[in-house]
Amino acid sequence: MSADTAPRDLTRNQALVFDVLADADGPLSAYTILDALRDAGLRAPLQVYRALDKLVESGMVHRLESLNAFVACNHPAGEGAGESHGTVVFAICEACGNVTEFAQQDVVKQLQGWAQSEGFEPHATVIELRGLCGDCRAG
Amino acid sequence: MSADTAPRDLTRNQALVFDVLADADGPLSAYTILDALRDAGLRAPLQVYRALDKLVESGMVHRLESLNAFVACNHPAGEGAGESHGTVVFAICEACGNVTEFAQQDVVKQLQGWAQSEGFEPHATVIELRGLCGDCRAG
DNA sequence: TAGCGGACGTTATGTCATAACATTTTGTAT
DNA sequence: ATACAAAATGTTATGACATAACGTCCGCTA
Repeated sequence: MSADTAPRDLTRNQALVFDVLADADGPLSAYTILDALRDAGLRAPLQVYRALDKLVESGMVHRLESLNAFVACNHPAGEGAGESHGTVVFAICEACGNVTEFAQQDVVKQLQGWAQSEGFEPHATVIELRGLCGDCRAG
Repeated sequence: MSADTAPRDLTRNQALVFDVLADADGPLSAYTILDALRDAGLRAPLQVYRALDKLVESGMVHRLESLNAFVACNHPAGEGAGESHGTVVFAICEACGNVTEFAQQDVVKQLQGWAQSEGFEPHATVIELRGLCGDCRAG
């Protein structure tokens, strides 16, 4: 039972990109990441996009479709090592930019139910809430 | 109880853009719409984007975030006239490009439940399934 | 050690979206 | 009718996101 999309060993560029995302306190665009890595020697968008492709593929990074931006994966994951997450939900604060990642198994089940009843075969599912986080509503 | 985001009377550009989308059999990018309207006199992306803004605002058109494209609204809506739809789900076939729009009230409720428990105030919700539609799986 | 596959580097280009400004149209209150 | 405000329009330029196409380098293994 080898890990198909496991965290694999990162290449130099992948590690650089991941570290930038992991240190950030919110989603970053590919070009913002690139700017952060000029000093490390990166010159072209493709260098970042290629790293992002692999990181997204392995589940270490998520792409936020409604933002055209990327975040390091930070799902509640206290569980075991091997099993990676499936579909998750993102709540994106439009004021502070914070992104909360969480699972909603019931939601996923509902959508899978619809898909099955329609003969639709899902390859990827995007669920993103845009709004105000609790902190920003209070502050 | 006047309609706040009612179908309003469309301006010339809005009508042109909407007609293109309504005639299309799948999502279109703003630039594809523009190309289709060159003969009608449209010259610049903004003319299309401004029309799209209004159409999306009024609910006649939806933006597909994972595609950066737009579709005419076509939800099952057999119900009454006034009440427009809330959050809907899109199933996008990656083979034929067809988009199915449907409501999943339970899903919306689940997400609202999470939001309430977290103090998150949602302004917009994106739910998009990418995959293969029944027809394409069969064919 | 030859060859293969994956990552890398670079240039150029394609695609999606908006800023800023001037002008025209439309609705409305006088 | 007329003047005003608000909305829509037209145009140029620019910004932001993403990939095509090419060649090179490196590590693996047959």
